[in-house]
Amino acid sequence: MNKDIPVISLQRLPIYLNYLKTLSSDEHYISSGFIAKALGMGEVLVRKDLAYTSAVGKPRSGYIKEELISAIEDYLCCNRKRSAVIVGIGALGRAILAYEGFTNYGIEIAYAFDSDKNKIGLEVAKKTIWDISDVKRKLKGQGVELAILCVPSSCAQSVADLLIDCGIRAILNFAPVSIKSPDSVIVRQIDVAANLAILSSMI
Amino acid sequence: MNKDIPVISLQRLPIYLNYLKTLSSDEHYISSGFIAKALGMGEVLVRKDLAYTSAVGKPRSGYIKEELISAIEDYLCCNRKRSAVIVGIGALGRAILAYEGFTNYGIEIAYAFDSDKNKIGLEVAKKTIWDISDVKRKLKGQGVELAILCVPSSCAQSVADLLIDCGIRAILNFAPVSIKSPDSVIVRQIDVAANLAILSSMI
DNA sequence: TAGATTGTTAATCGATTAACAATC
DNA sequence: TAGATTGTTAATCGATTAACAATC
Repeated sequence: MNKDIPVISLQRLPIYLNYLKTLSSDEHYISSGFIAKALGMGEVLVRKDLAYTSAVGKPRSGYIKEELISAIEDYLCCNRKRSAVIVGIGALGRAILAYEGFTNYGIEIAYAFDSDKNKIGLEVAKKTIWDISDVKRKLKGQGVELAILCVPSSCAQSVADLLIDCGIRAILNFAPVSIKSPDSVIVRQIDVAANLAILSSMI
Repeated sequence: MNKDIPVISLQRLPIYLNYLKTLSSDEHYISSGFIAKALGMGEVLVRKDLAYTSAVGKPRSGYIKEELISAIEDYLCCNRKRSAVIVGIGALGRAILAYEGFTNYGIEIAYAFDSDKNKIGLEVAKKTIWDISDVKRKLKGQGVELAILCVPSSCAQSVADLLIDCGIRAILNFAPVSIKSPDSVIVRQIDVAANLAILSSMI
């Protein structure tokens, strides 16, 4: 949808948003320089990033904070309700199911799936765990396009293929394995262990 | 430590490593072109990245797979044992404590901390949960430099400050808030909800 | 030898930063 | 008005890709 913005700028928008939301409610205006300083960035970079959202600032005073928040939220479609599924309800899947931060972005986890017969039917964070073999039936016509993959590496690709076949168009993959997908499907990977190892290498 | 390598190349090393480990053990040689194709990258990029690890390939045949794996592991110090602490044993902290993927990189979670009196003393994944107010005493002289932060946003900064005061030099922060730190301390953030929102924006 | 692949140098591409006019 | 800040254009910087000699 947002094809005009570089992914790297897109990735910074939630950072701005999080920061802006932490500001005291009696701060009416905020300048790019102020944001930049708080986040350790260049101020032109901040202005350029914000310009993608079509936020408009006022010379001399800056941006109206609430307007800026709304501009970023609109750009990220936070007000358009979207549904995600999560597959693999191990410890990580459970944690993500219970996490409430998705609602800030208008995303709701609609279904949880697993293949373990002992888990199917259980409720976690008020969501029933369904059998992954029912995924096609469950998702049919629901317009669910997002998936979170918390399955072991060994089955990540096959589950991803299944999800893509069910109409999923974007996958957040926590398994430390590269997922192959058609060009029409986007995959992002979060490899927690690799992130820590990278940090350690940078010390 | 690895100051010569661009962070973006460093971030790709675990991707290569994960991929190489999935290959059948009777594949003795592997070429950059083959890796590139499998991961959807350019082959010169792969060679450049691998060159940072001082891996050496052979014209005509490619890299010896096991040598390449070792070169990347050495570069990432996977054989040097390092310890991390985790603070905040909610659902996410629990999942990370139970996660075994850190051992691939030679990292062990040595201590778990929380501030909730009801959790202190409990065992999760064979690790005792300690009181965060004991962190300084516990870490003294232990040489622990890595921390994983799974606390609520509201206290992420103060806990980070405390950890830095205890000698922590790198923090993996899961709270959706930017952490301020001195230049000598590196912070990486993983914002799960933001990642999903970004994906959704890219569809 | 011929051909495939590496490693390196040069060219390109894209992102960040610097400079500055516009404006409130 | 003077000064602070935006938004834009040009310059710089860094990463990726292309070209190609070296080599096994």
